[in-house]
Amino acid sequence: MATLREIAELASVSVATASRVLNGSAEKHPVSQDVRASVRAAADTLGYTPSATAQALKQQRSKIIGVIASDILDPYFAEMTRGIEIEAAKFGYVTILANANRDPEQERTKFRVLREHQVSGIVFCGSDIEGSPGTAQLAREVNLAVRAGTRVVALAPRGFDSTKIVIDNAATAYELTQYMLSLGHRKIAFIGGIPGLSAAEQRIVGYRDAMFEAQAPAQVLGLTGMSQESGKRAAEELTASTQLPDAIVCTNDEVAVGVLAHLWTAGYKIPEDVSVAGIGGTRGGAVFGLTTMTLPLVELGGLAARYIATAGGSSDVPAPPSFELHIGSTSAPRGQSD
Amino acid sequence: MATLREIAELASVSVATASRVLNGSAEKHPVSQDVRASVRAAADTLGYTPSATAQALKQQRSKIIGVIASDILDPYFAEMTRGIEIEAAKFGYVTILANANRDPEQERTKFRVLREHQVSGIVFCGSDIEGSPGTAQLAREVNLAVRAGTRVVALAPRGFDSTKIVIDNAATAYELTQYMLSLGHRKIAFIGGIPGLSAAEQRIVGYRDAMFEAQAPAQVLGLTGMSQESGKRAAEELTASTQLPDAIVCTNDEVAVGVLAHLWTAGYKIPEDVSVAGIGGTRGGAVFGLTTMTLPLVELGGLAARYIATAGGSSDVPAPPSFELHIGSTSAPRGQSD
DNA sequence: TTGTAGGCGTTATCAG
DNA sequence: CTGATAACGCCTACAA
Repeated sequence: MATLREIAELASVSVATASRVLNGSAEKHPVSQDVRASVRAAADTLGYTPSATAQALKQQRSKIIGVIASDILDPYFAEMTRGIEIEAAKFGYVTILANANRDPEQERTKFRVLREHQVSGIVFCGSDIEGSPGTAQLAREVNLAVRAGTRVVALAPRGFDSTKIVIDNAATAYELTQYMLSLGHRKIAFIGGIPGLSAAEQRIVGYRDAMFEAQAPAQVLGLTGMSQESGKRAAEELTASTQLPDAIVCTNDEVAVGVLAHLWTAGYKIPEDVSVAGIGGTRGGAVFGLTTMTLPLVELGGLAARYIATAGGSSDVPAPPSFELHIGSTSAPRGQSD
Repeated sequence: MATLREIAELASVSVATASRVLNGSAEKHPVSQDVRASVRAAADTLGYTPSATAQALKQQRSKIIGVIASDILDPYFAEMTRGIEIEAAKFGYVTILANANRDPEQERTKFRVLREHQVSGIVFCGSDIEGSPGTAQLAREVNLAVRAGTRVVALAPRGFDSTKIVIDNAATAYELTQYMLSLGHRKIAFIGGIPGLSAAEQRIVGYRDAMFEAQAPAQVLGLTGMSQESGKRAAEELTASTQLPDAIVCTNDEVAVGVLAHLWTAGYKIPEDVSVAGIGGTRGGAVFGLTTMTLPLVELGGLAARYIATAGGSSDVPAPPSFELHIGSTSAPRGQSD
């Protein structure tokens, strides 16, 4: 790896000058055209690659954004991650990805490792599990770090004092449920979630509120996860019971896809037999024509990245972009559903 | 951020000593118990976090593994990425994730950026697109880097001289096709791929070989991508034609899911009307009971990570783990299919 | 317009 | 057993 000094020697200039032309300060600091050219040439022949490590050490801040995701296999987080990465790249930043499996212990470990790498900021993609033992501990450490100047952004409800760019989860479920009600459905079940998982709990609240207002009976089941697999299991449970509901609102697209998988293979017709919807608007549901609340996941990630990358400048906390209902082919008015 | 010097002062020892107890050399280099204790205490009260940056600068190598993935939204790569991350963490390594969208230009850029960060190694998850303009250029740069000592591992066919841990793609398709033939199917279509994409091309070769040997007519279509969406489109095309084949072999699970999505919504019965299979064994297909060739994606990623992390030690190139047929509920003997 | 020099936090080499 | 001290590669006042 060619170093700055080597290319400085080859170009017969000082490292300072070499540094100036090879890095941003070229415009800020005057350097003659001749020198510029020769330095560039030297850098070229030696195949110079600046050491981000050295730069980071010097400037006390690496151009790295740390990302702590709950489950990179879930499109929900994959899309956020992607949004972060794309926007970060625009600012010359790179992202370190850490999976934490929704385990506070792992989150704590990853958080620490990320800090060791002097990242400019850390993004938490998923929400926390309230009441879980490690959660409080994590919150304490994060709060400490935040007070010490580390930029931390949460893209989902979190119990620590970081910057937050989060969607109104209750509202997503509320509006989605209202839509189902507007189709004439009364018996609407809610499927999916994990006890204590803030985002999931909030969606349940939104669902219950809408059902309560409509004086329709609420039924929540399948609080065994956010995955396709758990959606499938819940659907199996549902079809095993005597009556299918008019409609099913799922906590996310993954669960919805799992529900669809079971229903289709079991011979049900969607939306004739039952309407199904998810939340997220991820690529996962698109191919099935899933009715869903489309959340701006990529944008959300992008906002977090930009916020961190532009730490010095205008760093007002951006407002979360809004979501919207996407009506697919898995939902239909009650008339057609019976 | 507490520095080594600060904690050294607090503990009234030299930074050298502090460094020794706070880092691995504690065992290697003798340090008295008393001193150890006081240093640990000081580090604790000051909340010391080592600077991975400084360590990397000093040791000319950061504990970072760079990952260049084609599409993090594709479970195929997401699983590899996950495997890399998990194994890397075991060695105290962290992974920088870079998406390249199968674009050689982007791959080149990301490759460079990764090198700037002094990563210990770089993993290419996807295969290249032969004939694409940027591919040769990328190969040149990678070869240069490899010769300069950078550890590069490809987990899919690539036209540069890196370490390779790759599955026999032709064999996966060959065996899968043979399985379909063994079920009594004759008219078997192959769906999915991208012209020039090495891995996809090899799978087509395997498929053709099996069909040729069985003297069955080969039909390849839908070379428009590796996504669910493209699988769906191809299936639409297929059902628009007069006759459905006996079975469909897809280039990957994503395409297979897309095919299933269309078939189900169009009212077909699987596997009664047609058998469907994918390649990958990703979580995406699991919930649908998809018949597929299960590839050890997570393990593959793990091997790459381990190979890079243990650069100093026994670094024989690991052999790719083997794949195996997973028979799901989307395939059935011909008798039942007609 | 260019050069000199100090130091970012660590580790490693040498002395004590 | 412990402590100075010199780098690692780069940036940035401060001089020239």
